[in-house]
Amino acid sequence: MQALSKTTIYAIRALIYMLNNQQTNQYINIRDISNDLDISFHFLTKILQSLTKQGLLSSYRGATGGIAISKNPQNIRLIDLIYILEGNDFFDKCLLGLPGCGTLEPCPAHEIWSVAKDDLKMKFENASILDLKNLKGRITNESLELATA
Amino acid sequence: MQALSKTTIYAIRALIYMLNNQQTNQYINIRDISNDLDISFHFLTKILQSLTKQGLLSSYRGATGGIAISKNPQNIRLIDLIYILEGNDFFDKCLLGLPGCGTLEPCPAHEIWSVAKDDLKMKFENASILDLKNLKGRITNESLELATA
DNA sequence: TTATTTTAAGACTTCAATATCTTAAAGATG
DNA sequence: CATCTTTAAGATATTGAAGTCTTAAAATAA
Repeated sequence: MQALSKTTIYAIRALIYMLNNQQTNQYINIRDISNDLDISFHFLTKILQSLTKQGLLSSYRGATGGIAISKNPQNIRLIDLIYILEGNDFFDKCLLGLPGCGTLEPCPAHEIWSVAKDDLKMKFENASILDLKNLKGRITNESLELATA
Repeated sequence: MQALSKTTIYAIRALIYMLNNQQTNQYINIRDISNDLDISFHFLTKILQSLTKQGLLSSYRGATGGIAISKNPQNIRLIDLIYILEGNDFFDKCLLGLPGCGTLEPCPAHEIWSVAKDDLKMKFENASILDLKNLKGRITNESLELATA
């Protein structure tokens, strides 16, 4: 199940990368991020641009330029990134894709799906990128396993 | 959040439709299903074909032909349709799309996501299309609301 | 100033899911 | 038989996400 778009996935990985590598008041090179995380440079740039426009990052051009996290990473939650990059209706969608599905005109799966969405929403509300950074997991593609999942 | 592909969504809606309309030992016309559910006829036909190959449906050609549910609808669960149409690795995917993400080499979100997936998996294991039929929800696009969600 | 580096932004390309179109095969009907 | 209807199956087209390429703008440094 691919819950998140690559756009959102790349944003999450990049932000954790930045937390791992950011010195005080230091701008981080986007090219470095894209190289280390194996993400298309131009695609990543555009994703980060939208985070800059939203005030989560600050950017600086030129030879010593780059981007930096400008918002308290404890207040950058997964759900914030999802709302910015996937849209505010992310958790409003019907499992069967039916328009107007809700309490008034529910689809057969409405109740099941609503509960599942609420559970997931809560998890995403309670997970900041600082939390994820402190969990110290892998954010690169490198894996010991031969088979991919 | 679009958890399921249109392929799986159409299959679920078509099966519930069939339960709602099926007489004893009667073949149902695919054209009728596609008309009533506003689904592309040829696309739906192919989806139903794969369910026929898997033994969930039986089909019959010719003037009085159609398709019929051949398996006990109580034993056709959402998870069965998902495995058939989305693949057996549906619940194995990493939230961040990383290959080989697992207990050995987890991504930062692995634990959160694993629990969420297990919860959802259980819901889909416990929901048969007969259950969904009995919940009597809406399976068509018709909605009273003007704004769509 | 001139050249270089980096982010910003737009145009274009690729790819897989989805949708459509056409033909074949099986069965019914007259 | 010939004709019609329906599912089966393949080819082609469309669409949006994802990825690539090119140019502009801002800042640094020679």
